[in-house]
Amino acid sequence: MAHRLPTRWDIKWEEDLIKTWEREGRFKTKISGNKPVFVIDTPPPYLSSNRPHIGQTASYAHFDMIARFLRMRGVDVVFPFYLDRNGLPIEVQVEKKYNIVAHEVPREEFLRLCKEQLDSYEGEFVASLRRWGLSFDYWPNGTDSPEYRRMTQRTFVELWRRGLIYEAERPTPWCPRCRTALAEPEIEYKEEETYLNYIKFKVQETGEDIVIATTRPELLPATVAVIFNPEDERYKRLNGLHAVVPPEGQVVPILPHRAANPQYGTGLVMISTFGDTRDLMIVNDLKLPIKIIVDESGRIKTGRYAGLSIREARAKIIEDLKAAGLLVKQEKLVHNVPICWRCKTPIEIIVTRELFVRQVEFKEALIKLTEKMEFYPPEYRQVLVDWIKSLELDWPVSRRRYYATEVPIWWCVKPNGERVPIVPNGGEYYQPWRGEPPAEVKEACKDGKLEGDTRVLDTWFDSSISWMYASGATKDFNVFPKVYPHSIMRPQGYDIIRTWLYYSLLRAFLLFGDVPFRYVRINGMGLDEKGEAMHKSKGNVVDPLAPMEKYGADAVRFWAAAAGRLGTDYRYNENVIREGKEFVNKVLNISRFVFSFPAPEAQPQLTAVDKAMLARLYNVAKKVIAAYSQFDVYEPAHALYDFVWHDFADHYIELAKTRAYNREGVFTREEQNSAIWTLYTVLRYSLKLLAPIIPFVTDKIWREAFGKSIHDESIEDPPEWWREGDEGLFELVKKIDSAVWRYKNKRGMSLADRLDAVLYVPETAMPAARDLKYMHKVVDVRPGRGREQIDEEGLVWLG
RNA sequence: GGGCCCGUAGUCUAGCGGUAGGAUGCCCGCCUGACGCGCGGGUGAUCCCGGGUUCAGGGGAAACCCGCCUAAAAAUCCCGGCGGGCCCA
Repeated sequence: MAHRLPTRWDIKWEEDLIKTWEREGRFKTKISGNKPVFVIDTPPPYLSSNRPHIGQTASYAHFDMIARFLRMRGVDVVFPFYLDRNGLPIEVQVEKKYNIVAHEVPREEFLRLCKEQLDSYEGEFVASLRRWGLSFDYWPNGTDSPEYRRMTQRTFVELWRRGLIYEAERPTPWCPRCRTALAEPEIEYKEEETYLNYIKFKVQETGEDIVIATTRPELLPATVAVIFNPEDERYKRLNGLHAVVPPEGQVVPILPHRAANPQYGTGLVMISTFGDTRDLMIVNDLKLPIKIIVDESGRIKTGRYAGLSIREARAKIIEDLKAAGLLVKQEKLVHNVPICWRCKTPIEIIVTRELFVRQVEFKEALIKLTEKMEFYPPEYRQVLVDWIKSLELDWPVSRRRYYATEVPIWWCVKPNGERVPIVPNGGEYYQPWRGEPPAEVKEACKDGKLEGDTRVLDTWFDSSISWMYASGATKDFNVFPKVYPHSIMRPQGYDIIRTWLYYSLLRAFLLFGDVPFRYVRINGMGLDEKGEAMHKSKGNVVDPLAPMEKYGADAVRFWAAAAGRLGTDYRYNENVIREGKEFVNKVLNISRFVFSFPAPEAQPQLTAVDKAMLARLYNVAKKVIAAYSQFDVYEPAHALYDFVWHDFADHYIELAKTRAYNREGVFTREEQNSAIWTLYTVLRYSLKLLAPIIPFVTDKIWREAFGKSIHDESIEDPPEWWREGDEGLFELVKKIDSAVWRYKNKRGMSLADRLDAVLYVPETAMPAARDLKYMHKVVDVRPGRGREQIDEEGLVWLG
């Protein structure tokens, strides 16, 4: 009864359909056992607010379209959705909200507050995605659940036992007041007025004086090099010479480096370990030695200024330089100082003991493995390869934070003070900072005292094994052994190739010596209408529900598909959403028309025009199925829009209409049935091909017309015999239509007006002659040329 | 500071060596037995700027293959700039 539907799509139907789908259990993962299984390694989004932004929502909509397509191709799809709830941002939010400092409140209490905050976001976050018709299986256990963390820690134990994780010292941004290492997001910058000091160094080889400018004279004793810009003519002659650094007189090389700005100070820059993160980069870059002079409390720990604070040392050293005549001048300067976001203390870089995952020694093997992964689009493989090539350090995975997976290590402190790390067997969720150590750990430390490690793991250590979690490794339907790695697909943005994708590859390599998954689908970024990234701080975040409420979920999904070309950024564009809404109505109205005819019982003998239509459909379907199969929804959205609207509706339906009605009986019963059968066939197939993109309207129509859900139908390849039709005939008909329409339009005629003339067309168009005659209401259609040419090519004439 | 990607009508976008297609907007017309959120026609782009390189068509259902006289092929390839995006430091 689909023809009884109203002429406009009603957004309320969407809510009803979601309830129906829910009731029918469509969102639950089902593994039937006899179908192929495919896992979508859904990105667990980071939960920092109660709603995703529209770009994020659009990318999940893409994954949903792929999942829906694969289901219709007879595949059991595991399409989970769970959240990434570990990490620093939520801690910062909680600290700000309650005006507390994490390490000053009881750890249990702090963790409780973080969890509470996350819980307050999660429900609405998930609901807003569901409202877009996403068919994922929602898993309430996110990355912070014991279920997930148990898995994370088990892999830690495994890698530790195999010597793939080790502990070593490493430079870290550090707050001397809070006495904690800081992660990148915890560093703020503030403008500070200070002095730029011009200081005389001596060149060892020539004895001449050179002058360098620095805001951190207290770091002179930690200076390990002087650099100049390789383009800077003034200093090229110094290349390879050495400078004697006052006041302690160490000799350091003078080297060219791009980071030196010839306009800043004298163009000569002293590099000390560790002034700031830029210094650190240059030290790594030039492979300079590391010299540590600041301790954990921010005091100088070696040399003649030992024991002084940074501030004191700075004053003292300036005084000494002045006395020695080495201070040329001081300029007042405002610059950005990195500070601790909590207490605003300037940050120092010190060395701490951290855990590392080995990776540098495996670079070659990892690059080789990337060839086992199929990238869509392919060019993104290179981004990953380039990143692997550039790695120079092992992966630091320990963090001195709280809301994250605990490092599963206990330290056995021996009577002689020696500290020996002990890891448990794995298989449980360990919290060494508070839990009772497991028996095997106690057993291993009979002669010492156990201390639980208080550190946590980098959140990428958790999320880099999402492909195991998504495959049900911790669930009762565990398909991991069945799908790994050939039937797992990773969809993600290019922004996290170097993190999520890389770490996933590394982890799979270390654990199994293989890739984590075979397919990688890279989507672009959803940008605002001006083409800029959406940021809360920028205030340009588009809410996913506002346009949805205005135009409907199918409409926004259409935009997501039609704008989201694989690997390319896409903009928010209300026009395209409106277009989506109009398309939904078009599909609805086409269906009302076609299903107003009784379904033909058997396939009739088809006319040439109808065969031509099928030939066109064949090609469109081939293209659409191939694109979907390569995880692309952009191509299908455009191809189907064009086909359904501008081939099927504008031309074929208009052409076949009279024959389908056959009110005057000018066509045979067989010819009439051929039209109706073709209308049905094209529409049904089109609806199925569209269902992954616009699942609401297609399902509504299907249920009305056939009493069942379109999402249980299967998308078969188009039958080969459809190719027999002459697609050229269809193209020719379009040209003829256009010519006649233009002719009538120019004369101010209605398209329904009779045209008292004979229409002359090319011989090859004659199989469509009778349809054309009734469509355009001409006296007759004949081959050849008439008196008046009415198109540019000379194909269509009147006479 | 380094790397990668992008820059086509008012707006969004396709094409990625051979007459620049579409959508939307705007203008005009229609009222055609599915749809005015409709139908038809028209309008609108020196393809960001500057420089460089380089013109042949033929065969095949197609992916593709073989080729290049001449006054004559670049949005498309290369270099530089400007503007935007992202990642890294």
